[in-house]
Amino acid sequence: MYEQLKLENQLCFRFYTISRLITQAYRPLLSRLGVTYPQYLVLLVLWEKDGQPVNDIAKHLCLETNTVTPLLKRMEQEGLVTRHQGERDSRQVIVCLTEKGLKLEESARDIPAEMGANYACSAITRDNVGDLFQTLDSLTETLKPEKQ
Amino acid sequence: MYEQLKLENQLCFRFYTISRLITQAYRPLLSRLGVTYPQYLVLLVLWEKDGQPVNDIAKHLCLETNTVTPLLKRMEQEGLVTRHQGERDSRQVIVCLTEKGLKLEESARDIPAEMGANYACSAITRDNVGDLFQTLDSLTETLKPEKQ
DNA sequence: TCTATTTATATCGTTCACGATACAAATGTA
DNA sequence: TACATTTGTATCGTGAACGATATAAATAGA
Repeated sequence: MYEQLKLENQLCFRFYTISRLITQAYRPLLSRLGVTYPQYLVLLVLWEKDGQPVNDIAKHLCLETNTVTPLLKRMEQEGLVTRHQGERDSRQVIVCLTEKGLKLEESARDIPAEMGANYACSAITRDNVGDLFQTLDSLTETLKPEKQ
Repeated sequence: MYEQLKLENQLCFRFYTISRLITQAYRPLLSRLGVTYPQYLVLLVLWEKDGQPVNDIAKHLCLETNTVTPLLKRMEQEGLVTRHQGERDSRQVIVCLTEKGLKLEESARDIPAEMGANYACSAITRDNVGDLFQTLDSLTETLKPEKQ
């Protein structure tokens, strides 16, 4: 048994697990909005700037369009967004929030604070969360595939 | 637009993204073994201790058996593991490595080091990776659902 | 012993992720 | 203008994740 192959020595497994546990922690909060976690991320993107093409949304979330397209279709069926052809470039599909999608922002306002309570543990505090953000962001940049 | 709902202020999104990017970075390395990332995690568990029931494997990975069962079936089809009924408790399914599964450990030996090169960025070094482990582990513990 | 409860695993349905591929619109080039 | 290439999105297939539910074996309690 190689030491470096032990689960406890894997950085990857920690991120894998935390990511899933966070999504699980979000589930009860997001059920109030009637959305999944990836759908919530799309809403965050659109609340920040409404009326974006599929590709821009995908880029913000570091996802491919073949993941985002069906996601957006489900959100369209739920009446959260509309999708219409771009005017300047008719290949584009512009995604806009519906009245319902817009209004959900109000309901989502307290979710970050409620999730913050879940993060409340010895190692992550208001003081050092900035450092953690920095570490994670540099890791993200390093891992991002080359965008030529 | 509420400040706390911006994507850049989300801890969750950082973990979500990093987890996916890490899995993507593993893909070319794991293709040499012919396994997916979750399957690789199962191998890590079994290389550490062969012949575990499904439930133990699931617990190590913080997964449910309804995720692990089909995963193991696919690995069985690939000839990496065998699944046989437990002797003490016939409800249990004991998972063992095959000769092929055992031998893969040798091929996997250098994967952690190769992945380490991907992590090589300003913010994560040999000096501070221990601190990061500690932070991530405390977060994991906090997020783990109560196991009564 | 008989029945109720718990435990270990499996099945089903839905939603993601993502590689591979398709296709039409836009752009570049001869 | 004609044709090749690029770009934006969609489709298809596979493998996770996971909630809900099912089922049989084991255990507990009356």
